[in-house]
Amino acid sequence: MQNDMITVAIVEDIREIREGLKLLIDNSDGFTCSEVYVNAEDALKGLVLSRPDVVLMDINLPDMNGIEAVRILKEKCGDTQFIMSTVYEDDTNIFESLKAGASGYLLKKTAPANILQGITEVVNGGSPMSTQIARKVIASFQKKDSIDENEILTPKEKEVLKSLAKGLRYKEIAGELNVSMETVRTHARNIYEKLQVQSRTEALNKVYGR
Amino acid sequence: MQNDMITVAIVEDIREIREGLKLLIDNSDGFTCSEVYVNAEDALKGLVLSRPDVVLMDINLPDMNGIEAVRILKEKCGDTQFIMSTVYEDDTNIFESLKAGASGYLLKKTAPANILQGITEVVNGGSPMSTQIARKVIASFQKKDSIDENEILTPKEKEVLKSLAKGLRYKEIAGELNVSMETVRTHARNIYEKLQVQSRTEALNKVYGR
DNA sequence: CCCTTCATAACACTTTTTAGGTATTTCATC
DNA sequence: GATGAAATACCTAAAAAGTGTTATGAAGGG
Repeated sequence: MQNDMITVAIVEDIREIREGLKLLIDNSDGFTCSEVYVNAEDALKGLVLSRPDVVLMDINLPDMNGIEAVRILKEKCGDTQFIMSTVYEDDTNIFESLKAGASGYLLKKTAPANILQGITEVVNGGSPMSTQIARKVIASFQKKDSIDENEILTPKEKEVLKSLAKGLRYKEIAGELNVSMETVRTHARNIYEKLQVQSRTEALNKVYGR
Repeated sequence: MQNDMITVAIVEDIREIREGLKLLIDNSDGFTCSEVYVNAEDALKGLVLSRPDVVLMDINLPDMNGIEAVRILKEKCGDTQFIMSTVYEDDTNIFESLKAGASGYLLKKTAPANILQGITEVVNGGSPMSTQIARKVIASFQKKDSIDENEILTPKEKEVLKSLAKGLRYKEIAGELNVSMETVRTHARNIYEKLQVQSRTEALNKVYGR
């Protein structure tokens, strides 16, 4: 278990948030903010040496995507836990972050007490996340034959798949995406072929699990 | 946090399992088995007074369903955590248990170390459960318009719905359930009517959420 | 400039699904 | 014993989905 203070690093480009977090952490028992970074580049250099317990990493950084930063850092600092910091609960980004190696995420609007709790949870091997995200994670990490849609489907195909998931008919999807129904059918067909399935439901099961 | 020992009560009618659990718990650091019950009636009487930290409750008890017992006890002993004990991973029962107030469940075949871990998790506010069940729970508690299938669909309709969810065709479902395809179609039609939808995917979205 | 991928679209054809109407049997309940 | 819910099953028909094939223009990499 952690013997003493939990050392936390912050990577955040917005000053108010950055300083607010540092203040919160430094003034809380058992926590200390060891360092702050305003961009990914500096963070990459500094964090490989400092190795804090936890890094609060903003997803939207000016120079580099926070997700990429985590992917790189997690390779080099295996013991450091990464918590993504984000404004809104963007499924895709959060999910990608977790795949990149983050252990959880916190919304920037999260109450101070809950931020500390989230950090503690991560240190204790937990993963603070909403049940929405948990669902995606569960589906992805535990499901035998769930597939990572992002790596085999083209952007348009993913759009079509989303509409298919809603239960819309080809005609309705065509209207929604402003293409002809034939195009929708072609996309659907290509999706099915890539996923090696023969129906909408099978495709959804493969991609979203169940 | 819990200051000392975690007190665990056991409600289980099968002697070998009951005694095995007691032995395990009493011989583990930080755990103590405060009491054992062989049926629900005795448990109801005893537990309201003893208030252990955790109750391991068998789902299949001779006199009363363990789920009902939890429903009643959770009212009176709000702080006590209930973990359902079950032989096989029966979605419906486990789900009902969680609705009744249980915090998690453990399979009887679970390895001793994992049983202790599960108990610890529950005490720490966690919910030991497979990702399968977690998904149902999440869907049920978080989803806007998900419908409680159990209260409007007949048993056979629920079976058919499950098969529809797998992406099977009517013909395949007919084979699986040993009825004619026409029967499957009738069931599907009735399901759709009850759920007020017009397609398989819509039905699945309503019931299982997404 | 060629090659590949992607988005778009069309045509023909088959299979599956959905919709509506009926009917029989069983089983529990009143 | 009537009533009603549930499971079973058949018929017809239309709508939707899935399969095979082909084609064109745009974008990007080599």
